[in-house]
Amino acid sequence: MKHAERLKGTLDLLLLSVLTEGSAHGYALLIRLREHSAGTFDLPEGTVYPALHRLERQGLLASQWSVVDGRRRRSYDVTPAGRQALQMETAAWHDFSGGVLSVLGRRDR
Amino acid sequence: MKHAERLKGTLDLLLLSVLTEGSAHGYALLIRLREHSAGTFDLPEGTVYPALHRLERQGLLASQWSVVDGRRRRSYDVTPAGRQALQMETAAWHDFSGGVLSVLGRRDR
DNA sequence: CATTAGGCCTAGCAGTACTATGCGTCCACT
DNA sequence: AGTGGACGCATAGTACTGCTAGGCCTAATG
Repeated sequence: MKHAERLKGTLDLLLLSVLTEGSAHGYALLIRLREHSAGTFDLPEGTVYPALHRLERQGLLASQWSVVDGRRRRSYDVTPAGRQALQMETAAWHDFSGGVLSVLGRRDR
Repeated sequence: MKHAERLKGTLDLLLLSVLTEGSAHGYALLIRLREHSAGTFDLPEGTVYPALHRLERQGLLASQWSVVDGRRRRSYDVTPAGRQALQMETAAWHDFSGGVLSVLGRRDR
């Protein structure tokens, strides 16, 4: 992943955001992210699953097992706390991003 | 620092960018960053100095000691390699940032 | 039968920002 | 004279987090 280090602290936001489009399992999220970002975020599974577990442990997600076509699946949903966290994280991102731009912007002027 | 984890992978870009405005020492950079970002980036010294050492080790910065008002100072300059890295990092940031926005943007529509 | 895609998981590694602390100078105020 | 604060550099240790590499299983496709 090219944005390896940059992703830290933003992955949770991305996952929460993508998951509000509708409950899904880990592998599907990974695909959604890749498509919605036009390939910018092509995350390996070893990144996504631990992140989901972390978010569930924090109470931002809830999961439940199911079996589809003979395969075990774990579906995730965003909890109310998760939605709240998403709002705060989104605001924080805009703040951060704006900060970066205002620093970078000085060079172009 | 509120953006602790988010900063990872972006700090180098910020430092390089701020340093192209003119050579400066570590403490001054820390102040420049705080002012240029309107307080968004209020970095502790323990963050800035190791980062500068890292950048110098990578050949993106060059430093030289001086003494001003009886105080030792280490002034940094961006090397040609540093300027090149800055360009690439800036492009990568825009790519990354664009990716985040296109993922987040889906919720608003 | 072998491969690919779907689907889950974990241990260990690596990178990096922060905390805490230390050292030293200079200046302003009491 | 003494105290505090700003200036200025530095490092050890910690914590967090994403990635690599590997493993396990089923179903569909060549």
